[in-house]
Amino acid sequence: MLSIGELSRRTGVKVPTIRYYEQIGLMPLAPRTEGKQRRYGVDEASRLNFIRHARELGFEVEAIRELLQLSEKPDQSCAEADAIARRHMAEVERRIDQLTALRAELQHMVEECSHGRVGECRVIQVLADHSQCEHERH
Amino acid sequence: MLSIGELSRRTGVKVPTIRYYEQIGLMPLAPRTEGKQRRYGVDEASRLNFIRHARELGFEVEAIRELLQLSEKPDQSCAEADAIARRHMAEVERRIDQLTALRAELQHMVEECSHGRVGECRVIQVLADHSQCEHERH
DNA sequence: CTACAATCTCCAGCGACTAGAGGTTCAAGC
DNA sequence: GCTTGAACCTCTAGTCGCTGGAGATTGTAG
Repeated sequence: MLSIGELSRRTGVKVPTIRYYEQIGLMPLAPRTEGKQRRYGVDEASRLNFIRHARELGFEVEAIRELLQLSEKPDQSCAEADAIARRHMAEVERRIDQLTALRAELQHMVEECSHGRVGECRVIQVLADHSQCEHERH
Repeated sequence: MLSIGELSRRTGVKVPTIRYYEQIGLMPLAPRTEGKQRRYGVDEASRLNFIRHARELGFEVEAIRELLQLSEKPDQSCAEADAIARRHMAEVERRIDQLTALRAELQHMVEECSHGRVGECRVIQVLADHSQCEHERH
């Protein structure tokens, strides 16, 4: 049986985060010692690894909740898991596109700055006036 | 003089957000009518446009606070404004790189899914075991 | 048996808003 | 002048996914 600290070390998830996951029901209520300290088994370590990995991949907690539920029903069709992953991927792509447009705008702004005084600074000017931007959308 | 609603329409910033900006000191405390309603002039509209545009470009409120202060001292060197913009751009690039790695991993995951049952689903399997990922870092 | 690291619970805070409750004011139409 | 109702006011709480602190208790090594 693992203490919360050991579980934390094994999974790379911080102790308060593990407690938080228990609180929001992402991790099951761990059994306690007589002194009310949490103890964990191997299944909990796996589950926490799953959660951590999904979080690293940017899945939201609600999506992870669904994915965990699905993973407990191995006989069901995996269409839903697939849909969740694809939906998330679309969102990631959307964010990449937005950030890329944004980067272009920032680059443009910074390159035009002649390193003089604030009064002529393109950075400040462009911020003050959107119409000086390359692209309408960002 | 503009009411908060008119200012909102002109700048595209929502009414509660304008009040929030006043609260955190990003917008000055607007003068009030006898009935305690806010009234704004042209300068405030410009300032709010500046803020909105900077937010659209992803600058944090603290950075915007600094940029606004700088924009009020037109004789000063714009090195600091430049530095803020470059710092932000570096951060945006970092996020793009991270999301791109993430997308690759998701793509890999989703493409390998054979649309069968959850038990053999690659999406679930990969989430459960990080070592099945293409790249160590994401 | 003592020391002290680790754990416990509970609460507050982050960033940047957003939403709602419950009350007041402004402006237009009659 | 009066009524209506949209717009405004303040205040509080909620969002997401944690993170940190206070103050008390427990587990374990020497």
